[in-house]
Order: sequence, then structure tokens, then C-alpha cells
Amino acid sequence: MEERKPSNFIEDFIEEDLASGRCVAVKTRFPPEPNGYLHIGHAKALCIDFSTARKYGGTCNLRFDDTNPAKEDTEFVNGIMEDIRWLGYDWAELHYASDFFPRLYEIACDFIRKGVAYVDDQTPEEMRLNRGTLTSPGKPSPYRDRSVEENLDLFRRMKEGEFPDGSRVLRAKIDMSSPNVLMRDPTIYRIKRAHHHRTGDDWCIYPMYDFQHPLQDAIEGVSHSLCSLEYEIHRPLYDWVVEQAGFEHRPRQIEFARLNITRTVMSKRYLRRLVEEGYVSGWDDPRMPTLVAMRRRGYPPQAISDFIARVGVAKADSTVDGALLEHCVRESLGDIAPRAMAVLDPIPVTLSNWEEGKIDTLTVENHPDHPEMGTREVPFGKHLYIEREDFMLDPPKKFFRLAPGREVRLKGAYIIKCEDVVLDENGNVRELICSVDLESRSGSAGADRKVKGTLHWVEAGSAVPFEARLYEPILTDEESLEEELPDETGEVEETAAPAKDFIDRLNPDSLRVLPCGMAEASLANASVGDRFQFLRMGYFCKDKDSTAEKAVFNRIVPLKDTWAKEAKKG
RNA sequence: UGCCGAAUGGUGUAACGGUAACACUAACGACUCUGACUCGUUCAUUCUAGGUUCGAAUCCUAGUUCGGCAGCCA
Repeated sequence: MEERKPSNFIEDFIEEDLASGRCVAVKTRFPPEPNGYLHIGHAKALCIDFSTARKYGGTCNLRFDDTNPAKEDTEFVNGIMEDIRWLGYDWAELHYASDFFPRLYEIACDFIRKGVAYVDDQTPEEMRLNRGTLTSPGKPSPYRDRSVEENLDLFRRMKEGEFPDGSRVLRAKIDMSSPNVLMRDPTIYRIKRAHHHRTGDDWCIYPMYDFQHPLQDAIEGVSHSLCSLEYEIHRPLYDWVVEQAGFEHRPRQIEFARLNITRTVMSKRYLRRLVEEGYVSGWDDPRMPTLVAMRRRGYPPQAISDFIARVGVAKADSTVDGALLEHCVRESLGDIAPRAMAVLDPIPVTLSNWEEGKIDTLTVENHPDHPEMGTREVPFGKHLYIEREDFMLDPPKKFFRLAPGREVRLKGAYIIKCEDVVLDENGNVRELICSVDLESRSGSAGADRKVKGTLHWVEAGSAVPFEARLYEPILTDEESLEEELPDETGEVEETAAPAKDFIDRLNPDSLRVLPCGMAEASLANASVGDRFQFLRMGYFCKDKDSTAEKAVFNRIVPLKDTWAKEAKKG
């Protein structure tokens, strides 16, 4: 049998549990709340949950923690299921916390009977005050010692809808002076009249996360409950709840650091704001870190799982460089995306010594490393387009593209020489007049002459117009810049300017639209979702906004560009 | 001032007492009909100070720094 080595601390624990017999079969769960779309941060948790189970021959459930009807919706449960499948995972069992409301209610009653839960009539404000502070103990509620009968009655009446929202809660009776504030009689049920997307108006009381989650894990028979670091402090409560409920089988909660990516918003709250306040076009705006957005933008799912695998799992907070994700996307696309030529920002080129109306049909490979991907035919004629940035009137020394009097090869076609430049009244380049070296046709006997640069191009008469949408990270680098400027005294005054709203950190250039692109004729047949490498410009994916008149292509990710860096240096 | 947790290159992970590895980034070079890809080369005395040991990133002690916790959110 193949040796199975643990590759992170979670698997160390699992090995330990397997060896000690504490756990017989590995069972995990992915427990999203359906209150938004999944983002790449969820993808990390998801990949860990599913792949860990898979590695140990176990199973992983999908469970919707739908215990807060105010924020949840069916739209999100469907979206979440779609995203998980897109990433290539499938769940063993599908559960909704809401399916277990009756059972959870019974367990809560058991807690009351055991004397470990009570109904509290304090106002939220009173509860807050009596909870104490981080450094001082809390005070017991005056209702803490109600009789079992009274508690049972009150709790039943809470459920029956006799009391207004917020008037009472059910609390676990633990320890009001615990150094862990979460253990100071946490609320486990609240009254909330809101329409639930699955149970409708059947219930007006809903269990809290700290009660529902551990019990649900135990009920499902989860062996390892993997979650992010912020729940670490909940673990004693988690264990307490499971123990009080008398489950023989005790799930083990293990926490890991969540994913952060540079210049990326990764909080559902903020993502929601971006959508609701119109900073982006929706949850699937290609600038969003949501999985729907990444899918629309053209990220292959395997690039995401590969990225997650490379990021690793640890307990230390960290921020991964977005360049790693881009690298994973390029790597997976490099091999599978067919090549094509498209000019994003065209300059017309007229070939002075090419006969008007004459078309030469060239055959070009669809992938330089994969001949089996075949070839396609590309027309070449007197009128062409090249990329505006591939021409300079007065080029610096290291620029080896087109300039007055210079030669370049047009990819798969001929070598041309810039003979004349037509400027408009503002001095902008309107058109280039070039001569062709008729002997230099790719593949012909005279084609081995070398020139410094090779450009992509498109034949004007057959070109397909399109709109290119180019993306950058949604946040500027500002945050790090701010951090580099600490006050001389080192003191951060409380009167200092409040932390910048993240809205102020939004990158104004996160979306750049180039509406006048021209693509080679073969792109006319592309379908929405098709991905290509536009030679020298990056990987692109046809967007759903495309119309019959004009295609829209999202740039998934640019190619690496050492010239751009060179040019920037000045 | 309480409790819980974490500190390894620019970034993220690895090394499970035996002499710091892998990936990304960056820089330089080779190759190139994509300035891509590919291929080379370069970039760390493991937060600090003590201690244990033949030997410490790993163990111990004391600090330092960072993160989380006082919802009727999850």
C-alpha cells in the first residue's frame, strides 16, 4: 500500500486519532452559511475539507448553517452548490441545519432539564453589562436560577411565539467568571421573527451557531471539524455542548489560518458592500474574488485547487502574494488554451507594395507545443492592424518593435518595414505605411532572416471587432504604503485620523475597457466561456456580455512582460 | 490589566534533535517567428536573550511582536 504521509498539522492530528482509535473513519464537512457567494477564501476551507477526507478514504458532507433567516437566501444555496461542483468536488450527504430545528429544540429542552440552560429576561444591554469585561468577571443574571419547570415553560412559550423578538433568550449555564468570555453563559437560542428560506414561518426561535454547529457535527458523525482560527476560542464551548448533549462520538475541532491575498478584499461583509453599493456589477463581476466571478473571468477550476494546495495550511496568519494565483492560472492555461491573434488597441497599417484586394491565406499553429491541437488559416492582406503599443516614433534603445525605418516580423506572416507614419492634427499616430519583404513569408525558403521583434497582427477586412476588459487587483497598494509611514514618536494617537474606509482603497484602474479591439477572423466562432491565449497579450475568455455585433473578452491574466518592466524603469 | 493562539528569506509553506528544503516573486544570463514558454545563476546564521545537548528552527526559561475574543452574526 502506498505510504500516506501527513502533509500538514491537521493531518498529523488525524493520524494521531486514527492510531489511537479515537477515530475510525475520517468524516469532514463544509458548512457555509448561505448568505453570499463563495469566495476564494472559502475555496481554501472547502479544498481542505474535501481533500482531507478524500486522502484518508473518508467522506465530506455539505451542510448549510442556515440558522439566521435574516441574511440567508436560496439564491446563495444554489450558487454555493454550483461552485463546489465547479471546483470538482461532490459531497457525501447534503444537510441543512434547518432540517434539524426540531431535534435541536429537543436537545435544548434536555439542557434545561439537566439544569445547564435557562431562559434569561435581561435586555441585551443588561446582558452585555453583566457579561463583565475581558479582564473582569461577569455577574450572574437574576434569572439564572429559575426552576427547570419554569424554564421549560418559558422556552416552550418562546417557541410558541408568545414573546416579542429580543425579549428573552435561552442561555447555557456555564461560568460567568470564566476567563474565556464565550463561556460566560452564551446565548444558545434567540427569538427572531423572520421568514426562513426553507422553514418559512414555522419557527420564531433560532439556535445560535455555538449551539447548533457542534451538535450538528455530532449528529452527522463528523470526525474532524475543520475551521478557521477565529473559532479557536470557541473550542471549549464546542466541546462543552457536545459533552452536555451526551454524544458518544465526539468530533474534534481543528483550526487553521484563513486565506488572505494581497490587494484583495476577502470579507463577505465588504464584498456585499461592493455589490450593494454598485462598485462592481454583481457577485460575478470578474474583479470579485468570488468563485462565480473567477469562473466568469475564465480561471480554470484546477488553477484554484492548485493554488490552494501550494498555499499550504498552517496556524499562523499570513497574506499570500496574488502573483501566486496568477501563476497558477497561467500555468494551467498555458498548456490548454489555443493561441489566437487579437489587437486590443489597433493602429492601421497599410502595405505599400502589396496588391489591393490580394489575400494570402496563412496556416498557423494553434499551440506551439501541441501540434495535435492543429492549425488554422489566417488571412493576410494589404490592410492590417497592429497593437498601438508596438510602435514608437522615437524608441528607446531596448525597444525592438516597430519604429520609423525599422523592421519586424508579423507572426506567422511576413517581415515588414515602417516606411512612413501618418499623424493626425494632434500628433498622434493615425496610420503606418510599411513595405513587405515578399521573400520572408513564414515557412518559405527565404524566411530565415532574423529581425529583432515579432508582432501579432490582424487583417483588417476580415477582423472581428470586440471589446477587451482588462483587470487589476481591486485594492490599491495603499495599505502597505501607510504602514511604512509610522509616526516618529511611535505613538498612535487615538485622535489620529480614523482608519481609511476600504472604499477609499479601491483601485480606480481595476477595470480598463478597450472597446475597439480587432480579432482574427477565426474568433468569430468562439462561444461564451471559450478561452484563448491572445498572442503576447494574455489569456482571454469570451464573456456573457457579448452580443452578435460585438464580442466581449475578459483578460483572465496577462502574460509575463519583461519589456513592460524595462519600459517602466525609463 | 484577562484568556486563547502564532512567530523560518520579499511572500507562502517544509524540515518532527543531525547541520535550513520547495514554490512564487525579484535580478541577471541562455534560448525564442509570443520580450511568453523553457533552461541556468543569485537572494535566510529560523523574533530576542539566556539555558540543556557532541549537536537546537526543533527541547526549557524569560522577554518582544503580531492576531483573535466582551452579537440575541456565522
